[in-house]
Amino acid sequence: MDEFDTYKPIYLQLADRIKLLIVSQELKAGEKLPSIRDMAIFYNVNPNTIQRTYSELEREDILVTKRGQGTFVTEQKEQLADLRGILKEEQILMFVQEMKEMGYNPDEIILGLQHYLKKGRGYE
Amino acid sequence: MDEFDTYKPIYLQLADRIKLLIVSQELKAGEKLPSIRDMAIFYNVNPNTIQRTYSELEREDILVTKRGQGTFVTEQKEQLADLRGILKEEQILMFVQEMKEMGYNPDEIILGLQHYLKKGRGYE
Amino acid sequence: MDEFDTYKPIYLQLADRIKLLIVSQELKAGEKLPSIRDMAIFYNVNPNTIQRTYSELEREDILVTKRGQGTFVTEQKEQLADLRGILKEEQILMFVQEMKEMGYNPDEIILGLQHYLKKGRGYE
Amino acid sequence: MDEFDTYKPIYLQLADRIKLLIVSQELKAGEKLPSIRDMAIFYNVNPNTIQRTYSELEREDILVTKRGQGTFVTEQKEQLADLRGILKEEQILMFVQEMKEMGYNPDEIILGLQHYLKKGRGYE
DNA sequence: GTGGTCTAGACCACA
DNA sequence: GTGGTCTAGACCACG
Repeated sequence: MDEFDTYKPIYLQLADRIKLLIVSQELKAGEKLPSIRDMAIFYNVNPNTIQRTYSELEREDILVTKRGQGTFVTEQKEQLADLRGILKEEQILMFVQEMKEMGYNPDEIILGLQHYLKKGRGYE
Repeated sequence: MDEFDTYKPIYLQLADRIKLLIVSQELKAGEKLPSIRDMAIFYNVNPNTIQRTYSELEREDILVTKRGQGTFVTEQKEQLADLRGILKEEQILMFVQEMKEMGYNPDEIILGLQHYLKKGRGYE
Repeated sequence: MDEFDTYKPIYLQLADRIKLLIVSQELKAGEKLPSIRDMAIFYNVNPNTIQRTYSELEREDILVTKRGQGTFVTEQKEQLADLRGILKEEQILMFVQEMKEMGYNPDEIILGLQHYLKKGRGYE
Repeated sequence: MDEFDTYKPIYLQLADRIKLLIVSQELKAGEKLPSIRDMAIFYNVNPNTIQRTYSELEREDILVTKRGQGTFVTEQKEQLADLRGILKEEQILMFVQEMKEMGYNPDEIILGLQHYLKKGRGYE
């Protein structure tokens, strides 16, 4: 693992990846995450960067840390249940806003999207 | 003019606005843009920021600078004709990619979007 | 036993509990405490943590360790007699100091506290 | 400036000080704070530590940062108006909780506090 | 000049 | 072993 975009801080990109792992059930409620140091080695990144990622996710009530034991996915399943929905809402919100700024109206947006998806692109 | 979002550099937000002016034909091919200085005053922004905006748009072949005369919208109409379409494609591409990563399939994406737009949010 | 706050080290929370047991006479002067091992099992905690708790209370002359025999509440009753009063004084001192730094005067402090306690919060 | 307690991270102690400056009106709404580097020199601390302080306060909507311009006290006066009250509530909450754990009832708490304040201690 | 991010490496408290 | 904090120093984007 070595590749990150430049448009967004690494620690937030990692946070996004972890959110996706949780949403896709590859990380389940209560499960332990790799230690900061292991994570840092795996992603070839400084431990402080992982630390920031974990802190951010803890601030969002997605992870919890237990002193001296490690970092875990929260056990509060409502938090996680919402996560998928929240991420989706955020994406849609951003998308609609940009399209709106470009002067597209709702019907045009949906049509454009349908046209795109029907071509099968993006879902090979 | 004084309000900018914080999530995106001001110079790019200004670039977006200029693109929109072009797409909506308020700025036509070959037309002269205000000087950096005037722009800076109008948007209440540092001239360096406008400078960056113009550079960015030049890099995208949307503007051209003629030394001693000012900055103009390109005369190469093909560049402009496609602009709206290109911007739209980019947005859709990014959106679909993100949704796909979160495990949504095409139908779910369209449904989610319709649900969102029907509620009227984002288009008050 | 499994629940601890996260804002304060577990070993100090345990020390507080033991102090309370002494103040409330559930542990009397000279009485023997459970072994570190038993305590650790009872509280479902690492033995090192109990070790620290006992050390801390020894440092405060509340417990004494007799080699080979175990850990006991001190027999010096003056130490214990004052305990409740000392703890209270410490709390009040800290509280008043913080409120003072925030610019509250004595009357405001008492009023604020009364207002809070009358609402019944904190004493459900 | 060189002295910090050890019981609490420096960056949070600095955050507390800044909150007090705001509550006591020594820092007013919209006012610019010293740059991270200047602050770091003044408190004889690493710039990263100040950075954390500012980030934390921004997360609490007390400070805002303007790209390339600096860090400012928020102009949203409601946020600041609440601040004094919030800090007070927090202090009272902590205090009452500790006293409660020690077995004091509301009347005893108020009496103890009054006794303490009447002696004039803490308000020389 | 401003804040934001990142690395390298250290030390500490906690379990 | 774990996470949390801090320093030192670097580079970058932004205005």
